[in-house]
Amino acid sequence: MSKDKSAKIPTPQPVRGTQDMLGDFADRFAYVVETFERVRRLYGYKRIEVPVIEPTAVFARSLGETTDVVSKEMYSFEDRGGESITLRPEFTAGIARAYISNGWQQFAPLKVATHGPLFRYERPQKGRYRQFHQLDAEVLGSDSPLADAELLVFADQLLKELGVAEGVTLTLNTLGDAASRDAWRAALVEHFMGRKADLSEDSLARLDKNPLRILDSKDPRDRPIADSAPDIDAFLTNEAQDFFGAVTAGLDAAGVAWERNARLVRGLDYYRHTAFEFVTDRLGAQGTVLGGGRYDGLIENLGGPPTPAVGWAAGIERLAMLLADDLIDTRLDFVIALEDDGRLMFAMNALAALRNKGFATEIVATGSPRKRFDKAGKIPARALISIGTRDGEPYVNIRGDDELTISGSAIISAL
RNA sequence: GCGAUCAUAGCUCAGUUGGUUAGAGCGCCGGUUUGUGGUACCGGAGGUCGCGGGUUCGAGCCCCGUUGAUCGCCCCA
Repeated sequence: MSKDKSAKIPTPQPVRGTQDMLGDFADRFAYVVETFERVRRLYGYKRIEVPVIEPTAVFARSLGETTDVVSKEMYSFEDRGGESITLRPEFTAGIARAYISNGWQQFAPLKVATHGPLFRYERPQKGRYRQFHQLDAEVLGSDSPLADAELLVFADQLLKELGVAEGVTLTLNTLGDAASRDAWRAALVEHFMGRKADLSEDSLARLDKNPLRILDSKDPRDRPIADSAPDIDAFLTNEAQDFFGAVTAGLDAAGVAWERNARLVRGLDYYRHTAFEFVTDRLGAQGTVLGGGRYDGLIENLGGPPTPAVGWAAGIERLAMLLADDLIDTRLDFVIALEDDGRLMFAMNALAALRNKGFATEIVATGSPRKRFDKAGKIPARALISIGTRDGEPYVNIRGDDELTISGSAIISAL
């Protein structure tokens, strides 16, 4: 060890937009995942694992022509063989690729769920990171509106069981089938062209690239124009109308509250019919907690057979931030304060016995013996055991939760 | 890619119109209580004030640059 400060080794900085978690937030994170794993079983969704890395084509092809996303917001690199690899920015495309690769058509309709890290090369802000984590649920190979409805009921129950449903609203829209969508899009472009002079600069650019996006613009100049734009309803084919009606009927039957948001859109062309977001105003600019929709065109885009599918994803960090403060009890059962090092072996024996009986137990046996009781008292635990010597005799004292005090005494006196 | 705000001890922050040896709380380490006791008292360690230039007799404070963070815009699969 050198004390020469000039020889100090510089500490590498974490990659921008990544995070380290310890304690409270890590516990919340795990709680979200555990709850998801429990609830997805209730709905019969199979656990699925797909790679974190995929050939870039998996995402580039699924995302189509949306240049910004592909060119600027993916983590891509060349491997040693010269192949372009991308860190997955979403689950859906990888799962769709796996569905084709493994011939999972034989299992259709296939209900799957997964969770894990995703990567997007974006500017970090509240609830938005470069490495982030999502829960994901998909139904592949079903064209039934019941699949959409079930997925939404699943999502609704998950949010309720997490205790975050308060202040979170399910907003729902339909993008219709291909024919409905094309007709609506044409009408929107015509509407916006007529008001071109009043649109914001951003929306003028959207008019070329992605006119549907003008509908959810945040710019106050765009709002009156967006609000007066035609809804898709007048352009829906009978089939599309029936489909949406069946989804909402399914939600009503299951008692799931929802709101129509005729301004909710998706940028990518493979989206059909149902589009939805669970939104909150508690997360700053990143208000979407869980979102998804039907993507009947995606698997075909990847070279697979025409396959209807629907799914959603939810940000684990965002859900973790919404959890109530006192939701998770991370207290130990016991904490032992060893106040006399002469009793160390006895204390270790007691520690092992308590742990073997299934009690979460920690020991404080370092530092000034006189301070160990105070130190132990600061560790969150339901009962405190002090072990020491009094009048030359060993003594053990347990205080705290009544039941634990009794079972703890029994275990220790049996030693 | 754009904008705003910020950067002082391990953590959370003070630091007055630029003026001697840069402070507090928490945490850490040690001591005190001859105690059945839980946030007490005393002491200690720990800081090139993000980094690099500049202005000045003198800069934590002012100016420029740079790096990073936060929040927002764009984008949002």
